[in-house]
Amino acid sequence: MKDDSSSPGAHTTHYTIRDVAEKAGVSTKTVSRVLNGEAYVAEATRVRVQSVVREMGYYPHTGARSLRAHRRDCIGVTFSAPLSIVPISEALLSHIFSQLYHLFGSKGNSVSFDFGPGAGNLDADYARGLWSRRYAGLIIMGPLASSDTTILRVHESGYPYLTTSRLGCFPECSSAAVDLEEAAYVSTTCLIERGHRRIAHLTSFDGYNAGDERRAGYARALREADIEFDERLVRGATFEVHEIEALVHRLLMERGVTALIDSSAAQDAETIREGARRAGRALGQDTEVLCWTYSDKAAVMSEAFAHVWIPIREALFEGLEALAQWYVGESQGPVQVLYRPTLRETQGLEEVSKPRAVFDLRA
Amino acid sequence: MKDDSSSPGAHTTHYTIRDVAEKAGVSTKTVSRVLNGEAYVAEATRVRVQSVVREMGYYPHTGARSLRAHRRDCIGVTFSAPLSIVPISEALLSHIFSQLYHLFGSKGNSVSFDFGPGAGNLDADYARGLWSRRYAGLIIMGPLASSDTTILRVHESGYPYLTTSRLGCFPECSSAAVDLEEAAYVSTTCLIERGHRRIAHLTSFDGYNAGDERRAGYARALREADIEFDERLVRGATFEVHEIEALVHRLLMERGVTALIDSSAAQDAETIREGARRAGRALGQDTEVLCWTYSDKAAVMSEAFAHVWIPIREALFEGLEALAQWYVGESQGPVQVLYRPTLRETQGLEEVSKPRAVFDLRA
DNA sequence: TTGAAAGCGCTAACAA
DNA sequence: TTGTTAGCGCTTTCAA
Repeated sequence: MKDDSSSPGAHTTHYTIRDVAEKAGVSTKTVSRVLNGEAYVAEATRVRVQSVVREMGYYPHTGARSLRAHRRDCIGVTFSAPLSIVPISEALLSHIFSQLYHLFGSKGNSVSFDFGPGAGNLDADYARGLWSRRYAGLIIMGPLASSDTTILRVHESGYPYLTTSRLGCFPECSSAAVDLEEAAYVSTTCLIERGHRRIAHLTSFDGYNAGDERRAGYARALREADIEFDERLVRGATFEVHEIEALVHRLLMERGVTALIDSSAAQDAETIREGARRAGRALGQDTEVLCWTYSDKAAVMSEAFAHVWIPIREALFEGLEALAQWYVGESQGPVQVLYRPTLRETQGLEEVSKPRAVFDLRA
Repeated sequence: MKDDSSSPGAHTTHYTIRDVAEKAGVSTKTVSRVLNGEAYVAEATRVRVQSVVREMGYYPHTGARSLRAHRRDCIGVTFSAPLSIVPISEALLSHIFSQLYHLFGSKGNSVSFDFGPGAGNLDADYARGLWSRRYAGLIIMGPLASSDTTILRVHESGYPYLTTSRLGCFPECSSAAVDLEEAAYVSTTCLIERGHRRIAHLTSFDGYNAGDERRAGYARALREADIEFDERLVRGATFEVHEIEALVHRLLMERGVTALIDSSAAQDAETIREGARRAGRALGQDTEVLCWTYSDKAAVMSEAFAHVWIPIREALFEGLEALAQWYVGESQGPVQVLYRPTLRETQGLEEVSKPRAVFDLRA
């Protein structure tokens, strides 16, 4: 971007270790020793060098240091799926951010976001920050594609890393996740026990592990109850409002559907209501609904007789703490945090409004 | 942190440009040409090299590249004051984050946060990410200390940068800010016109330019009205709830205070109410209040007869856009965005609750 | 306790 | 159109 000699920073503001060495009357190696807090430097020398460093406002070139010494102090955050399908709410972002600050930032590490792959540049490897030796560790947000293999390379690289979902075929993966297969199983079983046989599943993350788990748990519950699996009752949605509404509408128009599981992650009561209304259904009366929620003690929709709480935030926080320990060498990876979902009656819970997704916000 | 030979990434996962060159049967320079999209590469060569690069999952070493070519693709965000006094609400963070994503992240740049200086490591230079050649541009959040000189060095370095406040003695500074001197002037004048002579000012950011401006505008309004300036009526608060309450309490106990300006940036109605209650005052009746607010059309407290809207978010967004243009070379710096405050009657405005400060959040 | 020399991975300058 | 050489700023290795 900037690469001619008149580029920013090509001026007097940039010093090298040699400038410091000359001014302090020592060799560059001695300055290096002082900067890195190594032993075998005379106290007088150390003090003199330090004062020169401070006086000049000298800071070592990160790139040169990383090149030579393999030392890095930056933790990366990337996104393993397009941001349009990574549902990060305003509240979740704040909490993650605050946590990153407390765990890494306040210890002097910088926290760097690489949106490249998630930004739609899909042939970019989400772990490229590791391969380009930018980061000393990586947090991978979002669902992993069912066919993902990059995570294996990340795992084998030895860098501390954390994903927010498991990959079915690779359980050793360092992850902080919620058991979504069980969540789907619990959801479905619960409805079966209430006598439903035709249960529609409004799901999400098709093509990703998070979607596979949803389908698998649903299918397992049906199988155990000897109910035939009907592919048409399982529909994956993106987060487009109109799409969800249309899907709900069509699902409820299918012959014989008496119950609906919403695991779409949009947490949007209005579109489901509207879809049901258009289908001539009365939610909570002729149609029972069970929604997934990401907040404890908050209902996505009051008509739902029950909710399944997916404690993804809680899992993530525990995972981040474990990652921070791994990062500083206080423990060894991989992180293995797996939370269980919780089934709750909706009764008495306050209905929350649809969370705002951060990457949809416009200035 | 990791620097021995068994460190992460010291394994088979890391390739150099020579590995690519050998595999493609060309020189490293040719690979370099392909990677950088330079001209004068035979189409066949380009295709072959690209396929080798993709196949190996090779990404160039950021540090080496930055060292040799002065090319960087990372924009830094730092904090010029301790985070405890930088009032970033959950909502503001989301918006900034989203904006950073749209302006920088989605174009392939990474966005890196350096909390070091704001994290309490106060002898660290907040612009160190520039001096250590980590960033190609810098966003400096928070108020600048009245005595700050670092900003001059940043300015002279030629890097694109943006501050969120002006420094009185350095108006050329690239900034996106709101005229707080005028805000204080307008606030005070408004109360003077309603007949008040003893106006207390609950202010903030003592020792920072944002605090200086508040005081200056207040003093100017008094001067023009020939009202004597009483130092005891101006009190700076941090964001400690109990401190604000105590300050309000003491201010109102002062002889003859009939009006209060709250420019404390905490946007906290409750503590002001409690302070007033303890002082035996009835806000809106025997004591008139004017609050600063950072949201258009939202009242900090309903007892206030008026609010002054400080459109810092709006200014910041325009500033970030201008910075992005400067960053890609579509325009030249410095950014000069200065918004004016707006006086509004509180009547009819909905009272909002105190915003949650991001860096106070705990997991 | 200090310093000299070499080289990390890449690209600018120059040569072929 | 491609390759060779040198060197960015730092730290490792080794010698003094």
